[in-house]
Amino acid sequence: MREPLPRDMFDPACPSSMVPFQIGDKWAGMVLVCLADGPRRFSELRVPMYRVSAKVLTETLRALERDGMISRTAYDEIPPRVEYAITDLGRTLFPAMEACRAWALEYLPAVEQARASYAQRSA
Amino acid sequence: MREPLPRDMFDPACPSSMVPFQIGDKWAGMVLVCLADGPRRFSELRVPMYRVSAKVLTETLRALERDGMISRTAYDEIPPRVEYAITDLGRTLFPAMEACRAWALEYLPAVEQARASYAQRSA
DNA sequence: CTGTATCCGACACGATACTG
DNA sequence: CAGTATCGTGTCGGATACAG
Repeated sequence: MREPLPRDMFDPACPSSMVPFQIGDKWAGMVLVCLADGPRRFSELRVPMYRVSAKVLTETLRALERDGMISRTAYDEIPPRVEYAITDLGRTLFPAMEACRAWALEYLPAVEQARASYAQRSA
Repeated sequence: MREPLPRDMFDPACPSSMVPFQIGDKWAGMVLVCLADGPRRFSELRVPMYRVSAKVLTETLRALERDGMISRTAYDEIPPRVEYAITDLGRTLFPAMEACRAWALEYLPAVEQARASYAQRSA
């Protein structure tokens, strides 16, 4: 017997409804990976994430800081130095991220194949 | 000893770089959950996903179909009937989705707390 | 160096009307 | 019923210039 659908996929009582917004951020995962084995400076992060503008990287870092995923430490020096570090809470995301990574590794070829087949059928 | 950062987080050779786009879709996960225990019609899906317009739901379904996550079956009847079903490939996403769900369940309270603390500090 | 301010274009999305 | 077409709006994000 098939269950009826839930009435409301956006029910605030269901924490999963927040998943797309909470851990679905486009660049947050990359930042966390970059911080995995030690604090990094803003300019250090800009290198591997060169496709993201300074503005968006800043916004991403602020959001991660606000949510307790990373910490921001500004040193009173000239020139200024700021270091971002992942928090314990931030590290708790790694298992879920690893699950996503493992999925991509295993099934991306199948997805490519499905896309090719779909393009074929559409043509 | 700390590893140097990767040079390019967007390296196409790394399947993980596709994760934000492949499984980071805002509504795809909800659709798959809705299809978990049987095929559903378009209008059935609209109910729990009432915040998503027909246009966007259609786009989401098309993308999922293109990627081989769901199948679309149109019956030649009047009035028309179309059924969407999850594929075996689509089901392979569930473990990763479950990992995200479990994370949200466990750590969302900590995030809320971090947000409150951040708001406090900013005030 | 680590950002912020401003402008602007592209695109995502909803609302509405319409079709087979 | 299951969409598509069109339009208007809002947000995302890059580029550039500038500040502390």
